Amino acid sequence: MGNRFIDKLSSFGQLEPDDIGRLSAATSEPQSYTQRHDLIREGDRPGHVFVILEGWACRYKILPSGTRQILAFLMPGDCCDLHVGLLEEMDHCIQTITPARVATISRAEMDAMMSESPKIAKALYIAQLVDEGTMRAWITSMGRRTSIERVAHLMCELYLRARNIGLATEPELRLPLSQTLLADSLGMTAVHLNRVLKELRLRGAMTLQRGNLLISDSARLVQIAGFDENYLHRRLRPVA
Amino acid sequence: MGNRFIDKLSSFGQLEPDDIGRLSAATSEPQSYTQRHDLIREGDRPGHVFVILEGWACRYKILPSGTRQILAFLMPGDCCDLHVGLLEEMDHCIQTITPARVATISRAEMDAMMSESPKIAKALYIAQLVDEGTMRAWITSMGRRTSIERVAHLMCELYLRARNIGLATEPELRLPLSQTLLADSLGMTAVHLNRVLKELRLRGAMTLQRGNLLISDSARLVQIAGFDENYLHRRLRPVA
DNA sequence: CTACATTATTTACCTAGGTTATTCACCTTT
DNA sequence: AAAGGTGAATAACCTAGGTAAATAATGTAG
Repeated sequence: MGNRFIDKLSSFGQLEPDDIGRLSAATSEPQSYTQRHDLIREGDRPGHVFVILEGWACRYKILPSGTRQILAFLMPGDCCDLHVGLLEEMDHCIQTITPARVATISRAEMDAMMSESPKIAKALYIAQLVDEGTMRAWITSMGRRTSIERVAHLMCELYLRARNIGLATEPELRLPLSQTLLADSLGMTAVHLNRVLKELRLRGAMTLQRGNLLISDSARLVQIAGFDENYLHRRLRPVA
Repeated sequence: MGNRFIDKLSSFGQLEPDDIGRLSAATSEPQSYTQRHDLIREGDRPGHVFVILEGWACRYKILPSGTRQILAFLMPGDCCDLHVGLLEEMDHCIQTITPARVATISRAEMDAMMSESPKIAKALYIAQLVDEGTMRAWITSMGRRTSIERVAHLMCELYLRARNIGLATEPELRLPLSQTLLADSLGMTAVHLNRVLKELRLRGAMTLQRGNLLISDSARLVQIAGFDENYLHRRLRPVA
């Protein structure tokens, strides 16, 4: 079984064999967690950087009223902020969605890797810029897209991200996200998400059922979403 | 006149005199821009890091339908992503809101400063983490707060950020943001923002008029917003 | 297989906030 | 001081999406 973290970083720029060894060593002892396990909570003092090797997780916040907002979905290969260790407290929580294998990298190890290998550093920084671009895309969706556009946009994003790390080859993808979870990420209610999913099904764009996303007409889905993949930054500068 | 960039970074951790010299030199030749000037546009190849020394700016995206979503407000002392230079294309635009003085720092200069001074590097990384925390707070607002909570939350944020860099000492702040601009940042219409501002005025929490924000009852405003300033990360770890 | 729990679906109803349009209050510029 | 421009305020009306509740489908533990 491969290492999705290395796959993902490689996709941002060719790594040296040495780099791959370093990354491989740093993630060689992942922990296994059950689903719905908080890896870290708001208010906790951040220690290590988490790297998701298998399974899905999310960042989220709970509001005073008790409602939840999902801030990001983390899929295999994703990691959290490189420099969290500089903060005194987390300002949000990170929780597994499915059973997951998660490696932790200490701040010292992280710093060492990044100063010893410019290529690893560069790939990690690009990954971070993509995460930021994704947050901006989410803000844009929440602020200015209708619910159907928003749902379509998220599905485009998740599908492409998954395909970029080799998780999906077919126009189909295992998406272990309940409608409640999706609704909490899209700033809408589960009831309304259900209505929107039905509409997308009726329009022949996509189907989401039993944890499977099937994109039946990608052009239509992209068109509904007004999706522009530029924020995922897959094309790189030819030379550093 | 001081250098807000240095002030802001200092607030994240004591800098050496040398560091201050370096930062001062790097921002010694700012350019002046008129209001509503695009510093960089979506699709452009990013070159330098922008540092706002005076005036206000914003990040934004334009959707296919022509509507705009503001993604962040930049006030004096703020800068854009440290590593943008790694990307081939910008995924959003940055525009001045008021006349502004803006310094640019080349990628090489940035790298040199950060490798020569760990304290500068640390402060910059914290600043970046705060920016990310802010984006997450915006996602949360858009997704799960009502319009009045959302407006109150933004006002709390802008006021605190301004106070943190010494822009506001009174419970009053110069806020050169039109209602249209604010509405575009809050994901609502200018008409509805106007209604909400009236409501906040009637409830005695705050008044926004002629570009002046007056917080008449901060406890009430914070309570309406459900505001928790933790994401601005002002308290730091005692020792590095 | 049965009981229980979770998730998905659908309906009926309601409200927060969008839309469109008009008037007012300012600044500038001439 | 008149004319034009921009931002603010308000009103009348409407719709996207929330709320509540009931039911159906799936999954899971014993």
